[in-house]
Parts: sequence; C-alpha cells; structure tokens
Amino acid sequence: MPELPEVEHVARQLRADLVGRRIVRASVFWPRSVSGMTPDAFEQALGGRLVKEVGRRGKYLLVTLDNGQVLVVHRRMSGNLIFADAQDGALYVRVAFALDDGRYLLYSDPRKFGRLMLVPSENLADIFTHLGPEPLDEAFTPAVLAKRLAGGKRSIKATLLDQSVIAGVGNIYADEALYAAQIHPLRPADSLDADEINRLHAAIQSVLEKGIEHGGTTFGRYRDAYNEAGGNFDHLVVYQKTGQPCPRCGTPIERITVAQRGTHYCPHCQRLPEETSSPSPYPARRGAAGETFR
DNA sequence: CTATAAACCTGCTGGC
DNA sequence: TGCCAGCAGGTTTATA
Repeated sequence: MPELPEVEHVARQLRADLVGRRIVRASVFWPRSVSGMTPDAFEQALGGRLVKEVGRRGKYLLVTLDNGQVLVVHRRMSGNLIFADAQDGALYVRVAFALDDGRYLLYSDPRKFGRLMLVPSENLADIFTHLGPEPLDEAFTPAVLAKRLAGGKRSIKATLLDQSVIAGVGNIYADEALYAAQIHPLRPADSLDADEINRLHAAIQSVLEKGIEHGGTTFGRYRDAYNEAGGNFDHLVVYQKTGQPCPRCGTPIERITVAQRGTHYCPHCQRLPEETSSPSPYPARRGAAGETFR
C-alpha cells in the first residue's frame, strides 16, 4: 500500500501528535507482525518508552525512542497506523500501543505482510544498506539518476521499483512518473537519453511531492493516522485508469504487466522506438486537460 | 546480471 | 444471488 508519499504523510502526522507521548504498553496480537525478536521481548522493550522523534527512510517509518532504540515500521501492502480511542478502535489490529493520554496507536494490517522491528539507532544504517538515494533529497540530481540507470538492462519500470536504485517509489508513482516523463515502461533503463533522464528526474520528484501534498493515494485501504483517505487518487492520470482518455491526447489508457506488476500507460504518449511511427486514431488535444494556451 | 515464479495473507470486485 | 477467478500500494527467496 504505502509508497513514499503515504509514509511521509503519516510520518508528519505522527511527528506532530506522537512525539512527546509515552507508550504505556505495547500489545502484539499477530506475532509475525514483529520481526527480529519475540513478541514478548518487543512488548517489554516498548513499554514505558517516550517517543523522541519520527522520521522516514524510503518506505520505512522510523520512531525514535528515549532509550536509543528505533521502532521501524514497514507497512508493505495493507498496513496502517491509526490513532484510536480504544484498543479495538480499528479492524485487523495486529499490534496496539497504549499511549499516556488515553489514546491508542493501532497497527492495522489485513494482509499481515507488514513488519515492525526494534533496532538500536546505531545499527539503523545496517538495515538500510540495500536502499538507494532519497528522491526528494537535494543530493538526488539528474546526474545521480543517470548514474543509477547506467548499464541497466531491465525495463525502466522494473528499475524504478527496485528500492536499491531509488528508495520509496512504488507501483503507483512509477507509472505516474513514466507517464509524466512520456517514457514507455518497457524501455530498457540504459536506453534513456539525457533529455529523457532529465524529464524522468523532474517527474519522479513532482509526482511524489504532489502525492504528499494531497495526503497520499487511496484507492483501496490506505488510511492516514486519523483514519482518513488520501486525496491523491483523483490527481492520478494513468494508475488504475485503464480505458480512460489520456488528458494529453485522448487515447485510452492501457494496462499491461511489467515485472509481475500491473502497469498503466498511454500508448500514444509513451512509445517504444519500434512503434514511433504508428499512427494514433486519436488526434492531439492540446489544451483539453486544463493546460493554458492561447 | 536478469527474469520469472512463488511465498507471505486477506479481502474485494467483476464476470458468468 | 452465488461462486470463482483475478487482482491489490511490497519484498524476499528460490530457480532458471
């Protein structure tokens, strides 16, 4: 479920509302939601801890505690962290944290794929060795992206989903970024020219920033810390929009499978070299999508 | 390296 | 209405 924007949105909410709170008690209801230690040890280690700060790395949420330990949360496909007034204040609660103000922070996860772990802050770097750069950092420049894509034989879509190439991009924002940059998802990563890499770099940052701005993308079960859906779905152009007209040219959005993932794109605006000359029955409709032109 | 499939899990949707 | 196939925001591991 959550990609970088969804994790970042919740991280900001927790930074404002969880920092300074004390975890009175932790309760694990699904043992496999905790990794790296027994549920008992996890509950013992968290009980009584004060929350010092909240951060994010890629799709990982980081809650730093007053004993130098960091609660690391990866929500995978269906996990949510939700404030509630009761321990059973949400469905599918796998772990509950009772807070010192009477509320609960609930880890809800219907599919049980997500994982919580407790890591000493000095060991944090060790568990993130597989992660590539943060796409919204200033250090992430077009040159960095170019270097990361160089020599890559895989499709650009599969490459963007690889967390060791860029941290935090998932299926929604990969499709949206490739659409915005007008690059076909099956293009080999090392076949992009400098202009395409520049466009892709700008597109990645822009779709992620827009996602954060709108509180993340909800088309299924993603909810933020206050159990609210994100508003970004209405701002998506291709993801889960199969059959709907491309706002740029009117061609219906198509869905294919790339790297075992549903992949959405405009066959007219995002073409493979072999089909650059194939005509589209849909005439360009400049200005049709709210673009300004005179 | 790359590519593919399977595994981990449950729920929802669409077609018949 | 009911059942079944297919699909879902992710990652890891095994196999070719």
